[in-house]
Amino acid sequence: MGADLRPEEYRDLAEFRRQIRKFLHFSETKAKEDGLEPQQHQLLLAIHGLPEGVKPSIRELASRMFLQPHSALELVKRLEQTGAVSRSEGPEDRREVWVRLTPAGRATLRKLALAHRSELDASGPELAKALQVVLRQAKEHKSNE
Amino acid sequence: MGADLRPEEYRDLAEFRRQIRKFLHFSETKAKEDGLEPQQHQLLLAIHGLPEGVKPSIRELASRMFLQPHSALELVKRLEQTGAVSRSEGPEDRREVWVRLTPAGRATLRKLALAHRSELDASGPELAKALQVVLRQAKEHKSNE
DNA sequence: CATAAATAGATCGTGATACGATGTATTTGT
DNA sequence: ACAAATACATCGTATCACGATCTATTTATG
Repeated sequence: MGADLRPEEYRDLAEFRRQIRKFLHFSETKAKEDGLEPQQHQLLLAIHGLPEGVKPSIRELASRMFLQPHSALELVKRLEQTGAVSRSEGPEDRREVWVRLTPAGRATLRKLALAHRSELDASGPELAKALQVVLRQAKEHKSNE
Repeated sequence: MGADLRPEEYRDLAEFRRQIRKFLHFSETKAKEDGLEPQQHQLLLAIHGLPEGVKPSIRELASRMFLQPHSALELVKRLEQTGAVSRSEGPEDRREVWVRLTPAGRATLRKLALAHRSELDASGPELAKALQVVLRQAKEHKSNE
């Protein structure tokens, strides 16, 4: 089974999750201020930040966001309704749908990306620190097995 | 306004978010395997990982999870129904409700904490790397302002 | 010390999200 | 040709988070 964790380890894990939540809370708030739901913002970033040569199909996007395809599809549907993305038939496989950002979608994403970059400059080190602490523990524990 | 980000910067931001999502996806899956909804797991960790001397009231927990009090309340209600936490009157202020883990709640949290520690040992470095990359960018950009 | 204001929690209704189950169109394999 | 696989779409359901509003308790003030 493995021994219980020390109280300090629970506190460090909690602090790590708190730092993640803090960052996500910032991100969600900013997205909503710009008329995007949090996951819709994530999908825009996933599309625009796709590695070269990866096709922007629903399935590919779903996989990169760790979602089921129909969940990604619903996000795309809402983003299309608000004009942030457009859909087009896959150029080689007509079953596929490729999703692209509209100029409006790019403008919103750019604004959010700038805000996130400056938030990361301000609060990222704290998150990195919390991660280092739990990583050190995880490693120590592993070597004691 | 600020200049647009380079394509590479969008890719690095996307990769960072992808690493976070990957970790959260692991966490959510594990929690559900043990009969907990993801946020219910987070609340258990927030309670058990509270710094010394901080009281486990609904408001305090909500604040630490960046939630409105009534959102935290609903999580507590569901956790109480499944027997993972218990509520008691605040010992000094009877308006308060203090939330504690039951032995069953502690057992589940412990199991999850162990799983998370080993996941962090395996995948944490990748997350840390992605964070380092965006932090470097954020810093560079700041110095160019 | 009576009572208004502030505080802590509880309740109700709503919208976004994510899923499983299932259906339709297109492509692939034999 | 046509069965199987693949990609997207639709439908119903549960969690989660919120705003608005209510009750109980504590605190501050005249």
